[in-house]
Amino acid sequence: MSTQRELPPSRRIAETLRRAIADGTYQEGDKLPSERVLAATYNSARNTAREAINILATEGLVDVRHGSGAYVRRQVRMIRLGAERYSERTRRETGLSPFRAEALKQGKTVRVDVPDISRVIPPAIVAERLAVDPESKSVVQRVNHYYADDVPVQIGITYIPWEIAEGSVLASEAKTGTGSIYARFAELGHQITRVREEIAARMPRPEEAQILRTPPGVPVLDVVHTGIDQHGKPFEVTNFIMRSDLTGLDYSMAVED
Amino acid sequence: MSTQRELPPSRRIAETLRRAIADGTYQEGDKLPSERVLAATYNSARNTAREAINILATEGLVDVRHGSGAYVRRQVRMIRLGAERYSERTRRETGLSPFRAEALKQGKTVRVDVPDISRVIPPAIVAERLAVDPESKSVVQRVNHYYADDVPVQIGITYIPWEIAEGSVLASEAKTGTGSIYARFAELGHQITRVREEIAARMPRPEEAQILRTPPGVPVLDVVHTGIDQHGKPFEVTNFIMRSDLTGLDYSMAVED
DNA sequence: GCCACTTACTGGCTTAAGCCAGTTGGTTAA
DNA sequence: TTAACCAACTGGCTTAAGCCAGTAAGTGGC
Repeated sequence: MSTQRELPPSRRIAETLRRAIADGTYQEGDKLPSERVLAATYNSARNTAREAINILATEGLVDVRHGSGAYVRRQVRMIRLGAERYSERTRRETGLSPFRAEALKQGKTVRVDVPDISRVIPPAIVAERLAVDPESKSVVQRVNHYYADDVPVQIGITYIPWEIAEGSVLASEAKTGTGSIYARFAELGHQITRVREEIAARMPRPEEAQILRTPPGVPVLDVVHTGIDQHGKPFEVTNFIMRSDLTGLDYSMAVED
Repeated sequence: MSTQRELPPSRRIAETLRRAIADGTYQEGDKLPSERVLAATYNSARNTAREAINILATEGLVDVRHGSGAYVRRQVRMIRLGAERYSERTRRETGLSPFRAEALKQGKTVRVDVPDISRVIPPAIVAERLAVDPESKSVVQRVNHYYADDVPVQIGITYIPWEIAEGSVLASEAKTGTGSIYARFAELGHQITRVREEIAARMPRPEEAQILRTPPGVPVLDVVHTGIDQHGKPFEVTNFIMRSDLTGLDYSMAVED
């Protein structure tokens, strides 16, 4: 079936190392031979060995640490997201976000940092969806960082029109750090339903990769929600950037062999 | 704020080219200077210029064609997926899948190939969810390739227990190529509701990249649905692998500057 | 016992040169 | 006119050598 054409040296070394990792020759956390040693072993230039390791790093199989070595990455699959459809109902019944509900179900501790709450000029989509002025500082932005068992898993940015926020809706929750912003909305008489949801896969921006500690080559999920209140008026837009290697989806799913 | 440390040459060249693309010096479809020319222009080795182009290719900004050159990639944003929540209701009302509904709304033509229908050993998750034997060929697999205006956008794999399929449910639709498999289920008296949904972002496998024509560095969305019938019994598992650059999500969303 | 320093490793990135392979367009022979 | 060919490009990938920067462990002085 497959033509099995001769692999170029860098790919061949990468393939060999991949197998060695798969069959347990190198376990999670183990250090791979150094570039110079690999080059000598496979009778090739250091560049070539380096390229091989680069391929594995891009696949997220190994972590490369400058000055130290390349280590087999731990395959963390902690949070299983999106396990239930109709999460609006779930949210209303439990008062928990899908993330929080799932994390708690799995016995993970949850922590939410709120590194920034500020009045900003809205990104184009946000302005459009909330029907606010795209030129002035017409929205309040609240940034959340979510951790499960102290592992960063998700960044959330919630945008609310300034008139609605009145400087308090988002800020009032800041100190508690519970991040249960929907509960706060309810207290203030806003019953929010998420009516629109878009999702994409993309590579993280450098800042995001730093916060989420994603290895090179590992993409993130980028989800945008729009929430309307009980009068059908757009109330908030939330953008989540999630680590994709923590969602628990079994990648072998689509493998046919 | 940003330290702005001196960029190494390869990054510097990449950055320069990135800007040139952003400001329209190089338009969509334009050919970038060859590696050798770039190297001469920036007084560096060909390897360095090559690395710069590689960076842009990994970011999906350019397509590199062996023997021809590097071309500025067309930024296609055709299908906006997941525009509506509660797609179960939409499905029941319109009889269309979200993909099909959205594509039609945007005036795109839709084509579905069915390259494979076969009886297979189920992947682990499928066996678990459908409660079938994970060791024998207990499921029928139907592979769909979806095209919008002849651009490949999605791969779908539907799994149904062999006893239910009886060799006919999936096969009967094969020739028509409409891919409206839910309609066929309904005809046969199975009213299916999707109760579970998991999603991940990941890099495509080589075969997938080939089918979907994704450039290097562009991830795919990997979605798994489980459908139950009117008696609450798991009936089918569907796995979609989708191009993420066609979902229409504006990446500028989370950019703060 | 502790801390600072040294040293021998590690990866990061570059230059320079070369051969191979795919593409393209012009030229030549039928 | 057409088809085959060929030469001059293009990128793909490698070797070899070198310098820089980060890491970690050992060694010394205190």
